[in-house]
Amino acid sequence: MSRTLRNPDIVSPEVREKVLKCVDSLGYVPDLAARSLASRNSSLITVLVPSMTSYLFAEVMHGIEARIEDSDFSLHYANSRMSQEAEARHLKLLAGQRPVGLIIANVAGEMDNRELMRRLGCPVVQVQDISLDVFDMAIGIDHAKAGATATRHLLDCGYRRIGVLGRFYGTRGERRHYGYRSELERAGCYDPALIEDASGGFTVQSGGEMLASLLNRVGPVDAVLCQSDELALGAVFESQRRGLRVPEEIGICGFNDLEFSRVSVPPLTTIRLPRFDIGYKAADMLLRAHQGRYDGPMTTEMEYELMPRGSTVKVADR
Amino acid sequence: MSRTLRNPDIVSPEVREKVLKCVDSLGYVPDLAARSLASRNSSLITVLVPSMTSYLFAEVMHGIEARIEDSDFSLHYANSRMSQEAEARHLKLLAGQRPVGLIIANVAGEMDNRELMRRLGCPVVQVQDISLDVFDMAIGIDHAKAGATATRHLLDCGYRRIGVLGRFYGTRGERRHYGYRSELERAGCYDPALIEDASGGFTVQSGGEMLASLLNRVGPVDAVLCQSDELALGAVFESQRRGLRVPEEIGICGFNDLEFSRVSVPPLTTIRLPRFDIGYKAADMLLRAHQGRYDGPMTTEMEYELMPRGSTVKVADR
DNA sequence: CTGTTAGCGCATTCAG
DNA sequence: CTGAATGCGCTAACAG
Repeated sequence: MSRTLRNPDIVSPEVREKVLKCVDSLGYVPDLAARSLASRNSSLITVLVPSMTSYLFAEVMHGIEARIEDSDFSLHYANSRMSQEAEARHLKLLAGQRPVGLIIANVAGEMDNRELMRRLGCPVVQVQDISLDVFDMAIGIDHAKAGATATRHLLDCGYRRIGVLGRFYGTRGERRHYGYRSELERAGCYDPALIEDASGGFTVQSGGEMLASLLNRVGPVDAVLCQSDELALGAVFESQRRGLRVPEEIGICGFNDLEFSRVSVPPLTTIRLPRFDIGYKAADMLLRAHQGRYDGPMTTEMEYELMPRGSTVKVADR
Repeated sequence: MSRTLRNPDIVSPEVREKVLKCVDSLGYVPDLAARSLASRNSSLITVLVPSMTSYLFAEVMHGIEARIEDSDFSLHYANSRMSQEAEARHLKLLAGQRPVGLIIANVAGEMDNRELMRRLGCPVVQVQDISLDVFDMAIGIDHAKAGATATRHLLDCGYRRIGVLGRFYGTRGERRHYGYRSELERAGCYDPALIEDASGGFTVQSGGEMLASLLNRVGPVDAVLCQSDELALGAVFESQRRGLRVPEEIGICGFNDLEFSRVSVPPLTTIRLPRFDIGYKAADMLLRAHQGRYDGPMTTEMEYELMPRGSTVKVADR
């Protein structure tokens, strides 16, 4: 009887032993489809992210796993590959699986996949984008504020002619850019010509190419704000190639505080996000909601932290 | 009737239209559990990897996705987190899901999870480790040969006192190290003191720390072989901190040819693996096997490529 | 505590 | 081509 397997304590020891022996010798494996059909629930928690390559999400995933691992839900990842269509496809597929919950880093764009998420009939936690129209639960940082903080740091250092490397559609980049822009305008330093839009993804290589393109286009700049640490590292390499001293001749500020940023030469000034915590808390919110302790739609804003390091320096020390 | 959904062509247009309209207005979603139970199959392909953080697997995943995406299987990832126990847990869970197939980058160690893989009753492709005891299908490179190639390159450059940074248990590292060692012994340069075992994972940071520890322990070396490009980049940074010129005073060779390796300063000499192709072909083998074109256990050896770049140089040019 | 039973929502039959 | 019946393997609810 299946009671033995699901709740071994409520059957007599003899029966339990006998059943377990049979199970073992016959190599029985419970059919999850049947179980899920009969019990009208699954143990599936899905995490849908736009990229598996990103160190960024990787740490969020670690956080999620840390929270989930001793519950007996099973965690599955799916990749929306930066495409809202793929995201929608996955959401539709998910709908048929009676998931326990969904943690999603939405792809930004024209489509509105909220209806699809709603139809899942399970708690949904959106991570990273607290500024998005949240329809259930969300957790992340305020990217506009973070962008402003990074910008103010460069201004405080005395850099004035400040370039920007990144991508500006899509919510996170957009919001961050909003922060950059308002801060630069306040200081009277905003110049749209100094914006270099990413063509090749947020890679080290494209960081170098973008800085090269910017400098070739507008001449020297005091500093560059980069939308990711990969871009910033690429900018450092490009500066080295051009014989520009970082941070004296060009200040470089990244975003995310990736693993290498602390130990590069020079180490990168950047904004640290509590990525692990975001994942952990997202999973926690999900589990709580699943246990019925759901308090309705809510947004949790996490703190970020400016990490001033060797790739920027105050003008007094230059 | 469900015929309409699964095989729209064999029903009359009128019925089809009516059903589709209802489906749309009621927001009907087929129950995958019931479908899978009734039809005794699923559309699930699982990819089980030891790490989601790694750029290495990320590109393998891209290859897999490229092959799978226009079939209508659904792709799920699971993370064994470098743990054979977690791997076993996932395999057990999988067994109950009637998967179409499994692509797995095994965790090396004491346990033997082959029996669990066999019980899945679906084709299994092991990636990366062709030297493992393969029980079904496998695809990857010969890591021992690749390790030997990297070593020979350093010897050809004229480096003699060659350190090694990496981790040496676990199949890939072990096999690679076998290659290093045999090649160094052949040249009469093998010295176990020059081996620095990774404590902190294959990160940029630990690469720097390991080189520092090695140099502090044994004094100057001519070159270091690194088990990954992250370690190699860390070694480059550490060399810069110590004022050691790369490649003149110390040669550095990585492994994997990650994105940044081409554009770092100096660019990294490394071994390129056909990661995308490995993923693509693995998925292809799986689909073929699933379609019945299964030719029994087989191992596919892929080619790797030495990428000589700025972090190593021939002695004549030094 | 234990044996038995009735569906879960579909695909797959079999008649019509 | 279409409607109706059967059962996939399990859980939940029910009696014993």
